[in-house]
Amino acid sequence: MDDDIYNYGGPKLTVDIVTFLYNLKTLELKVLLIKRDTKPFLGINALPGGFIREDESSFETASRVLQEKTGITSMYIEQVKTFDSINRDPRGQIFSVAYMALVNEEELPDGLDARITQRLSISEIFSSKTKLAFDHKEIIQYAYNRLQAKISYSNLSALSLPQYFTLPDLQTVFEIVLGETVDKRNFRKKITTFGFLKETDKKRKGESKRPAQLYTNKYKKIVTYDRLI
Amino acid sequence: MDDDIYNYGGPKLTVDIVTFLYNLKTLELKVLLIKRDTKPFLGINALPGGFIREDESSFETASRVLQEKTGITSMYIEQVKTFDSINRDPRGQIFSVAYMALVNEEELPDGLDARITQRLSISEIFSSKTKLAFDHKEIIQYAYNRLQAKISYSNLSALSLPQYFTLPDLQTVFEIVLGETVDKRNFRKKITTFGFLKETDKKRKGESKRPAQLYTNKYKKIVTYDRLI
DNA sequence: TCAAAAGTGTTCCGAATACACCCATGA
DNA sequence: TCATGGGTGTATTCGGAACACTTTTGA
Repeated sequence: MDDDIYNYGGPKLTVDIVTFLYNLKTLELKVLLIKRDTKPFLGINALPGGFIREDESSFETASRVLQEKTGITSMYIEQVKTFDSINRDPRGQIFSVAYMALVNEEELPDGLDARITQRLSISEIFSSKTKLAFDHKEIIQYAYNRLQAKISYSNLSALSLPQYFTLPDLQTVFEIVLGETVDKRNFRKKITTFGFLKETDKKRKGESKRPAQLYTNKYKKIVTYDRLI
Repeated sequence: MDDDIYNYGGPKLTVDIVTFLYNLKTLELKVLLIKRDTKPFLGINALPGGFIREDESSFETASRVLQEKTGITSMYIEQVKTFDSINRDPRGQIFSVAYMALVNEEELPDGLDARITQRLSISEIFSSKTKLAFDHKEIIQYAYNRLQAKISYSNLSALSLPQYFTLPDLQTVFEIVLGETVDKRNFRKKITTFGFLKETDKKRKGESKRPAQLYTNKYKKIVTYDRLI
């Protein structure tokens, strides 16, 4: 028997987005945070997020909030998990549907307000010195584990790059996310067997080295291989 | 900037539970459903579920609802995903945090009311003739995929069995969930390397065949190996 | 003594890993 | 012509898959 919908006193729902930013030049992996300007956790870094509005799905909230707060429109945004510990929010029973995105830092829109948007490296975030609002450190840890697992059997790495990209760049995305170097030949063998790469007849020019072949995605959304989830 | 918490007009939250029932004798895999006694979808089969109450986490709701509606207390209940399509519920913006459980049908409590609790086999459920309420068929499909993936790299099979169980029974749980037979020797090699099994000095007696060694779990909750998720 | 299921090792194959040299470009 | 990173193939190793016989019990 369902409880009466009109007497709903249940949880309120927010969305929080873990935006992983990689930098192909500095080889850093960071997470985008916003310094809170309201209580609770005033002045503390938190994941960008917001309440789900009427007639909005959580995915729409995630896309909207990411756009409004950071200007980012990411090709890859995916639901991670719903966090619902009773004491996660001092204001009461507020649950959070966590999403994650992977974004090339050099593609970030200009004019991000550095006073409010912070970028902390993964190691800073997991340092015991770093304090984050709510259970956001736990959310980031969970999303990071998922990201590392999923990049190896999906095309999400390619979704985060510009339309035309090189295999060395794609490999660097892997290395940044996994936190370790990978063998060039083995990487190319594996990534090409997945079949989401389309070779173009273009090459990257203008650097004093051999020009790299440009590739593009066959698919505009996430595709997974072998494993589920 | 967060929206004002006091003007919250966002979604209401329910929990729905996909209870997978396996039967070691008939080798069937079924899902427990309840015939709805209220609108919408009056008289149609649906997953057991209910609204999240005040001061309740979604996990607590899942455990409570499963107990209240079916009498089941499962060792293994896990969050799967939050379903939030805008039109999934005709009453409005009602999201569902989906959970799944795996239960030995022979361990079900007596006195389940057959007039309201239904048990449909996986093949019946995915038949195009079968109608389920809301988006519950989609939820079951998603959970089933997750279950099949996760049983292979976790101890969830053992959690669903009684305290003392045999390797042939454990293997049968695998075969029912995966929908295919597996090789006995390879199965034993793999499952013992995980290290969650503890051999006891007891044997199952009373059948006219060689008695099987009884094992028990080292861990009382889910443990995963290798892969994340 | 028979039926029925429990228990046990080895070979084979394919996928993942390790590894080193030549190539194309702009400076 | 040199420095820089791009591009390519093979041998090895390891884990997963295939496979058949002996053992123990109650009837």
